[in-house]
Amino acid sequence: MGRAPCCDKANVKRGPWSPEEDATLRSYVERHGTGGNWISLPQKAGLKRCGKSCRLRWLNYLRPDIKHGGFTEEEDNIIFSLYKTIGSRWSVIASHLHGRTDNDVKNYWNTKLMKKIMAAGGSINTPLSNIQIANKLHHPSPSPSVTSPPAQIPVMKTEAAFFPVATLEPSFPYVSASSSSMTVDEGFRNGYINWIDEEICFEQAPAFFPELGFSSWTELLGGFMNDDSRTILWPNADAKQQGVYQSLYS
DNA sequence: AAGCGTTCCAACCGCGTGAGA
DNA sequence: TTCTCACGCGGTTGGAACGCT
Repeated sequence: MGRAPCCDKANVKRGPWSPEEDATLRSYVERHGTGGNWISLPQKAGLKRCGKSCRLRWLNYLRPDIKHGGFTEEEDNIIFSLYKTIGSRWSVIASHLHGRTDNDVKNYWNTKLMKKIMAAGGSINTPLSNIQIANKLHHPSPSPSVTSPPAQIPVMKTEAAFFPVATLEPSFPYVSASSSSMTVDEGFRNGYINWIDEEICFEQAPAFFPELGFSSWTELLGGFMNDDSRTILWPNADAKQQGVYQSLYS
C-alpha cells in the first residue's frame, strides 16, 4: 500500500504556473503570510493547487529575495567545495549562497557545474554519505560500493546514531590542510576516531564489517579520503575539543 | 524550414523528521 | 508513549528551449 496522497490529485491543477496564479499566490502570502500551513493555503488564497506545489513555487520562484540568473565563479567555488565536503546536501549548500535555492543549486550542479569541473580535469570525490553508510547496514552487499544508494531507502533514524552530524554543524566541515590530515593508522593510534556512535564503536563495530559490506575501517573511511587516497579529510579540532570524537582503540 | 537530439529547469514525488495532540 | 500530519528534503521527470544537421 502506498503513501496517502497529500491532496486530491483529481481536483488540483498541475504543471506550469500561470502569471495569474503567481500573482494570486504572491499577493496572498504578502498579505497574510503562510500562516504556518501550506496545506490549507491554496483554498484560502483561491488557488486550485496542491499546498506542496504552492510552497515550492513560493520558495523556489516567487520569494522576493530569490536571486535569478547565472552563478558567479565565487558561487561555483563554494558549491564545489561544499559538495566535496558534505555531498549532495543541497539545502545546506544553498544556505551558503544568498538568494539561491536548493533546487537551483541542484539543477546547476547536475546540468552545468559538474560538467565544467570534469572538463577542467577535476575529480568529484564526495565523502561516503551518512545514507550510504547506513544503507550498507540495512542492505549489505558482498562488495563495497561508493555509488549512490537507491533513492528513498528508509535509513534516517539509523543515520543519526552513526553520525552525529547535527552535533557538529555548522562547524562541521572537514579540514584537508596538510597540517590537519593524517593517515588512517595515525588517526586510530592517536585516538581521534570517530563519528560513530560510542556503543557501536566499542561494543559492536567489529561484528559490523561483514554486515556493512566493509572489510576494514580503512575501507569504510575510504569515502572520507583525500584525493591522494592516503589521508583522511579530518574533522576539525573544535569538534574534538567538544568531546564529540572518542577513541576507538585507546 | 524541418526534423531531431540535447540541454535546462520548473515541478512533481515520496520519504524521513519533528511537533503537537 | 504512540499516533497523526505538515514540512522540508533529495531524487526524478516532463517538456520547453535551444542547437545542430
